This record gives sequence, structure tokens and C-alpha cells, in this order.
Amino acid sequence: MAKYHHGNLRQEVLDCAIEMITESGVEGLSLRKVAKELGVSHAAPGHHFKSKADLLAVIVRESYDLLTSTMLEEVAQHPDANGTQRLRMMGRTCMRWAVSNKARFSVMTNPDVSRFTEDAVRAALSEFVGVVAEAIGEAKEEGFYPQASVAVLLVYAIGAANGIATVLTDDLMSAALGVDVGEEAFDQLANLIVDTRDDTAG
Amino acid sequence: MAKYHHGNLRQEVLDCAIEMITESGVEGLSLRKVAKELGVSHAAPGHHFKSKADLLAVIVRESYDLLTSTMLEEVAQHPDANGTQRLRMMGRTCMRWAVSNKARFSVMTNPDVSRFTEDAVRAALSEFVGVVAEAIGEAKEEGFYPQASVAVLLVYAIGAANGIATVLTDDLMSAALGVDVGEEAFDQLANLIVDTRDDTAG
DNA sequence: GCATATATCTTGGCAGTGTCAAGATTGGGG
DNA sequence: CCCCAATCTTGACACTGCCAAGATATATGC
Repeated sequence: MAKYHHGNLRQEVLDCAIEMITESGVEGLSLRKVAKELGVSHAAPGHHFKSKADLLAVIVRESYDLLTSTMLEEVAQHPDANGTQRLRMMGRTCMRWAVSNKARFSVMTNPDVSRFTEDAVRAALSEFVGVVAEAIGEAKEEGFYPQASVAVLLVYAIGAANGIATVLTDDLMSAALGVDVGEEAFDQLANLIVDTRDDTAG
Repeated sequence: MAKYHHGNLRQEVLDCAIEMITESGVEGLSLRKVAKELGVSHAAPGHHFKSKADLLAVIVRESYDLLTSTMLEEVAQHPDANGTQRLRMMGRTCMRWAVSNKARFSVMTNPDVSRFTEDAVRAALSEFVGVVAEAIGEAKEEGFYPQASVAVLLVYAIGAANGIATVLTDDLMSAALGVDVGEEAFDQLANLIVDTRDDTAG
């Protein structure tokens, strides 16, 4: 009935999964629904992903790679920025990326996904962390928050950007806070995370 | 077989659910497993909660109430603190509470839960937000971050504390950051969120 | 060109899940 | 004492992820 050899089923499963998550959340994702949507038998996706958790892990890995490269592109466009300014740019880009990639971001921050994840995800995550850590190191040499260690600053910077993005993308939270995110809000928030009093805001 | 009229089944279901989430995450929670664990028929929990999502919503509501009152208790122990210091205390208490209530916190921050939630959750959340907003208002009168509006500061403060707590409770993240959370880390992180340069650190 | 080998997909089935309907049991108030 | 409302059981349904066995299509070797 359904024709064999879909061609690039693996990629289509990934795309369809993200679309489905966009509409109804990670919980609303079903491999069987994806299969039906793509006109393929219910077990076909299972041949490309070891399990549903594996599919989600692949999405998380890809998403971290995407986020990291998005940040690096932004940074590359401002070659004469110092470390503190770069750090602020990264925070802004990270929040903006999360808001315009809600589905991916919700999978990344889903506490359940990190439970069954694998080395590929760990690698992508640690590359992301490394990029931020480098900027923090340079910023610190410029006098950024001298009272705190690099390790604590890492937790602070990544946690703050991550959490603010979460708040902005969560319907319930953003409703409770009564905030509409304008484009200028990203700048203000990035300026709050990376304080602007020490240097000219970039 | 299983005896009728368990007595306080509703509460036991809540407790057992949290225990189960502690061990295997929200995804590992199963109403049927809970029922079996409590020696009760598989549909019994359904008579106390309209759905699984409803059970999770109840947990979220309770958890926000718990977090709010924990923060208020801490604040009440320091009656002579100013707004900025109170805000810092709240951040510290919030992060500490999240780390010692990982299961509850993981449900609160689960993006899927906020999808099907109800008015009771909204009320508990908005009370939590209100408490923080009040401290921010007072802090602002004391000169706290005058360049930002109260609305933006709300997103910043709640988002940052929330996100840092998430990072600290997420095994994958905290492993990537290579951080062990000592007791003094909470102070340092709270001092970073609510900058200490304007007043004496509380 | 053809047979074989490998990758890809289908079919069928299993155990587990949440949810509903209908009936059984219990305890308390009239 | 009896009935009623609350509570729980039983049985069923549709859905889920996953696995094994077989079918099909593409690629490879000769």
C-alpha cells in the first residue's frame, strides 16, 4: 500500500517531529502519528532512530549546534568587540534564537530528555559551553565581575540567558508576567545579565 | 481483593507521584504504577484527578505555594532588610529550594505541563510573581538598575533565578559546566543576579 | 544482465498507557 | 434501619513505543 523507499525518510521524520512539537509540545509527539503523516508504516521511523528518546536526543544535538553557530555568526559580524561585549551579544542572540525556535528550545530544556541522552548531545553541549566560557574568560580579564570565579560566572551567564528565554517562551509564565517581548527587550535583558556600567554597551 | 475506601487516597497519590518523579522523571510517572504501588485498582486515581495533566497541575500549584511561602519565611526573618537585599534573599532561597526539591521544580519548569494547566495554577503563579514584583518595586526606589523598567526587571529576575536553578538541577547541564554546587555558590549567584555594588550585600 | 547482498520498509503482535462506563462496596445521615 | 452519596473495582477501548519476521527496492560483484 504505502510505497517503499521513501528516500530521505530520516530527515522528513525530524522535520515532521519538530512541526508536531511546535503544535502540541513534546508530549504531543508520537512516532506513529509522524509515520501516518508521512504516509509510511507505523514502524518505519524506528529504523532510523533507536527509540523515541533517541529521536529527541538527535533534535537536541542539532539544536545546540544550530544555536552555537548562530551565536558565532553574530559574533563574527563584530570583530572589534571586546570580550564583555561579545558575551552580551551571545546572551542576546541566545534569547532571540530561543524565542524564534520555541519547539527546539522546549526540547533542549525538557528535564526528561537529558535523562536518556548520549555522547553526541554531550559533545554539542560542551562545545556550546566552551564558546561561552571563552568569552567569559576574556571579559574577566577586562575586569568583568572580578569577585566571581569563571565557573560561577558560567553557571550565571548560561543559566540566566537560558532561564529568561524559558520565561519568554513559556505561555503560562509570560502571561503571568504580563510582558510582550519587543525587539528592544532583548537588548535590555542582555544588558542586565552582562552589566553595562563597566564598558560601553555593545 | 484490594480493600475499598483507602481513606486519604488523594494525598497518597500526590506523594507517590512525587516520589516516582524523583526517581524517573515526569515521563516515568504512570497513574497505573502509582495505583499498583498503593495497592489500589488501576482506575482509582482517576476519581481524584480528572486526568494525568490535572494531577501534574495540582503538583505545580502546590509547589508554587510552597516556594512562595518558603521565600516569605526567609524574608520575614530579616525584617530590617531593604528591597534590594530582600530581592537577593528571594533569589537565593528560590535557587536553594529548587535544588532541594528537584522533582517539584522539574514539573514546574516542564514546558508540556503549562500547556494544559488551569486557573488554580495561574493564581499560585501570579502570587509568586507578585511577591517578587513587590521587592523589585522597592529595590527600584532605592536605585536598583534605574535604566530598566519594572516589567523587564521582573522577567530578568525571575528568569535568571529560574534558569540558574534549572542548570543546577539538570544533570546533563551541570556535568557540562563541571560545577559542584557548594553552599557558598548560592550566595555568589544571588549576588550576580542582584548586583552588590549598590548596597551592602545581604 | 543477472544474482546476490544490504538497506529500507511493511505487517503483525505485545505490553503498557490514560480514560471512560457500569457496577460493586462502604460509611454516614435521615 | 435504610438509603444515598462517595469511593473504589472491573472491564474495555484506543493509543503508544517497541520488537521480530518477512517483503521489497537499491546497490554491488561477476
